[in-house]
Amino acid sequence: MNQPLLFWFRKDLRLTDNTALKAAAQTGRPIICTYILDEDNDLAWPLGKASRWWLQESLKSLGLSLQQYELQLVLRRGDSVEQLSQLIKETGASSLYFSAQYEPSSLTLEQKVNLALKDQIEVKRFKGYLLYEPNENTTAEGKPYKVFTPFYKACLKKPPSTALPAPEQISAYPEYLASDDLLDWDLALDTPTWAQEYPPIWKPGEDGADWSLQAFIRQGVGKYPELRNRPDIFGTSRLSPHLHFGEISPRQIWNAINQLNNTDNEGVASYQRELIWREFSYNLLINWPDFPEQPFRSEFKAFPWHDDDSALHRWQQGQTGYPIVDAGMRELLHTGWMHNRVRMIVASFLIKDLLIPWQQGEKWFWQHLLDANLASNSASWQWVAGCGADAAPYFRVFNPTLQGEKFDPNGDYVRQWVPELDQLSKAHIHTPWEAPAEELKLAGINLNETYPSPIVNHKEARLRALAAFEVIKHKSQPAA
DNA sequence: TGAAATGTTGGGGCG
DNA sequence: ACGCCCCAACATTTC
Repeated sequence: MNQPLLFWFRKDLRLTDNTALKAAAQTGRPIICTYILDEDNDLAWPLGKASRWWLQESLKSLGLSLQQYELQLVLRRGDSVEQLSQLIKETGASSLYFSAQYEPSSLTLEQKVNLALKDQIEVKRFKGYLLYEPNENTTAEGKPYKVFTPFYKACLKKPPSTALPAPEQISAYPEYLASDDLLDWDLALDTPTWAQEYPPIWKPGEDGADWSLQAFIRQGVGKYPELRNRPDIFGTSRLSPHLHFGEISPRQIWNAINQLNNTDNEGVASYQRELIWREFSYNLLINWPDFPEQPFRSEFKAFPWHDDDSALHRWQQGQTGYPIVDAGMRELLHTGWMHNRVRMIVASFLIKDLLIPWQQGEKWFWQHLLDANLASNSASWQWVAGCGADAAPYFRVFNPTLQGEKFDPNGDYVRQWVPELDQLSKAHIHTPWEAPAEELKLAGINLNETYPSPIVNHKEARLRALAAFEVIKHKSQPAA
């Protein structure tokens, strides 16, 4: 029983705490590592442009890490079942090991793979992408949770187990196998302006993930509850893209911060709560597979949206005339990331001030976020829109001026991303349209020329949003 | 993990 | 000394 074992990398692009890989290594059998680019598997949500760049870099990094074990990362492209079958044929592998994924299309694919191969070889699926398996936490009636807090409490009763070290050794399959050239996949082709700006900011791969985690810990997790709302300060972990691609596991993060000093306790609990939000989002996606497309609260299907391509375009490009909104949208364009507080502000603006369907924002984020994740992205957009599970009430309308003054008090974040406002004083950095003509002149700002005046009047827009909500308010109850 | 409208309280100016 | 008004400052409610 020393037949080769095929290891199928997916969103588990790491060696440490990779349960599936550890199990594969422990068999002592020769391992073939593969990654398959299967672009037709999810036609509804193909990899976004930013994600494609990250994937390319992460695969580069993984390939290098595997070289330490003298393992080849075999890159293949096409239908997953076909490519796996082909590799089995080429190598005589008698087992297939992989980490489970939880997007609806991934679950379907796993079933297809299992069905196609299980009579021929051993097919083993391992946990690791989530802290808890779907449906591991249910209400007393055995139904999926629709409210975060009880879900969170149920999770806390079962703390995650400790993380696994990377395998000490892995036996490599001795022969060189045909492999695509990573650059031929053209994963970074659609990233004209962005890709050049990413590298100094981001380091995709397992080492980069660990570096981000250590930086977050060094900076003091105790400060997280306060600083996480400040886009002008480096106060969040920036682990999201790493976590999305499985360069680090949620269990590694959970345990690494769990061992910190008492002074960090509050921050640790606060960050772990965010990890549980990720679990909650997957809980929603798995149990309601149309969550990315359809409002969870069905009465929102009748919401009187205003489709407005011109306004959508101005929002996308960061030209709304509200500095905090524009700063966020431009940070996204330049870095593939946006601070979470600002994500809420720009989302509220699109949905409530412009009355544009949340799905439009969701799609833009999907293309431009390096951490684009189907579960988190859709759950977050529905949360802001007020149509999700346990969502913010619709009438919670963010005032972009007040949010800016509260969370970017000196305007540093705005100045970084909206440089044309750089010379404006702290008093008017979030309200350029109210600045005295003299100050605007000195700052070199010509409203509507160098920077737009507000696309809507927030006060009026807020009332319009509340009126629109009245239309559906009494329609029906949340989805079953 | 809101904001605005509305309500209440209490200090100070002033007749 | 007292009542009255004004209006911050804070609290509650409403959307």
